[in-house]
Amino acid sequence: MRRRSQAAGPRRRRASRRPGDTQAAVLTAAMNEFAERGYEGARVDRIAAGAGVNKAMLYYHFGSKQRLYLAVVRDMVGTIAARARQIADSSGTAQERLDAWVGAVVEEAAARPWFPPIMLRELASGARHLDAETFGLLNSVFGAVREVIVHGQERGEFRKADPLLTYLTIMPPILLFFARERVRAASRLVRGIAAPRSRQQFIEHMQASMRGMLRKDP
Amino acid sequence: MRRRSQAAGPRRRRASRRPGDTQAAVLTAAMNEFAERGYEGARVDRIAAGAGVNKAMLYYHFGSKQRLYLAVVRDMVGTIAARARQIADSSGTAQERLDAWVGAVVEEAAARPWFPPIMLRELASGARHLDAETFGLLNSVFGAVREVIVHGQERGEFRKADPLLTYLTIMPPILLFFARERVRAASRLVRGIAAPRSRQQFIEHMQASMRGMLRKDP
DNA sequence: GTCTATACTTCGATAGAC
DNA sequence: GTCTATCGAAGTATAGAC
Repeated sequence: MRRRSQAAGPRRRRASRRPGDTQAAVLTAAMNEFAERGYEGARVDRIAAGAGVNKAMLYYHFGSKQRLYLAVVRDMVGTIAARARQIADSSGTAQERLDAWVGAVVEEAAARPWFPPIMLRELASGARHLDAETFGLLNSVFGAVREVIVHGQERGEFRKADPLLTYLTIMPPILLFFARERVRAASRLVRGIAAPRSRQQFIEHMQASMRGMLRKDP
Repeated sequence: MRRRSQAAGPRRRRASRRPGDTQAAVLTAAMNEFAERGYEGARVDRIAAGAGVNKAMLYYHFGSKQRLYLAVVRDMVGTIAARARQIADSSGTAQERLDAWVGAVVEEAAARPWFPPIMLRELASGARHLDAETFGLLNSVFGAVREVIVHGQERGEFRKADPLLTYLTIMPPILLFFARERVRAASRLVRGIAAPRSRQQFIEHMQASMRGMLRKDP
């Protein structure tokens, strides 16, 4: 008979949290839950339990599951968008900035393991759970990368590849690479061929691949 | 008061279906629903309504939502795996076979619009809903592509790039490219930069990118 | 701000007549 | 094989005491 509606285990008596701590704890728990199960599969009960707070408290702070989800996604996308903007505006060759961009995304994805799964699901669902603002933020990421690619083409660094298709060739592998670690962990069946690759190995592979993809002179 | 538990609209009196028709109709409706909403977001009621069959009938034929989902995924992955095997065993240079492989996946993804979203979600969730058999089928796809890449490297056609990372650089863009059409349709906000790209344009981009990625002599 | 208890809804699944 | 009616579990959200 498992009918405990809140957190499992003996309730530890917390010294009362400082304001802001609660919201941060809920956000962290929500990121994990949404990454693990997706929006529809995520359970508010589990998020509350994971954050060590009461479910009513969660609603007091965030209003609804939907708004909590948006808070999570906006935090992720906002960070990525800011770094994209910063890199697009920096100096250096287009190639250097593209390399920096890949490094930055990999870094953020490694620091926030929930980012790749959530983004993949959101793209697979046609951005169903996003509002216009968050969607715009997402597009601004492409806008920044596009600037770098076009600039490189104008300066003769890159061949004339379609910027959107190029973006669609760079971003998805990064998302899938990090999502894949979970797939590997989910199965004991795969051996050898799916041995782990290091983050550094991956970055170097992506940078080398981009160089090849965009090099002029066939 | 919306409390019709089954199909919406006036029930058309069907001439009794021939055996097999019902299962096919349910499978098609299930593919759409799972692609649109994901496993957790999919509703058995909607699948039954979409197939024009009774929910009890659906359970009679498939037993559970889980088994219905597996039937859908196995059908997709089985097709892809068979074509991958066939291409790996065919004659031609490694480059030609890689090109053929990309063409085949694009073709299957275009013919089965539900394939990319479902695969993306499954990867994002760590293959949570798959059984061992289906998971093995999925891995055999990589196995076939890997053979082609390694063969190309041994014959000196390709540079010595990691086959797994190379696979992870080719497959994800294809999945995302087709999932992206739904994202674009979901928003009226994006103009210009996200104008549609044709399937043929995409195939050529991918093939050119692969050539660049795997070319020797920097 | 915090917590318990519960209202209200939806969903997967099945019983049982035909 | 087919259908109607419904069950029981699980889910989001809230009321109301403190």
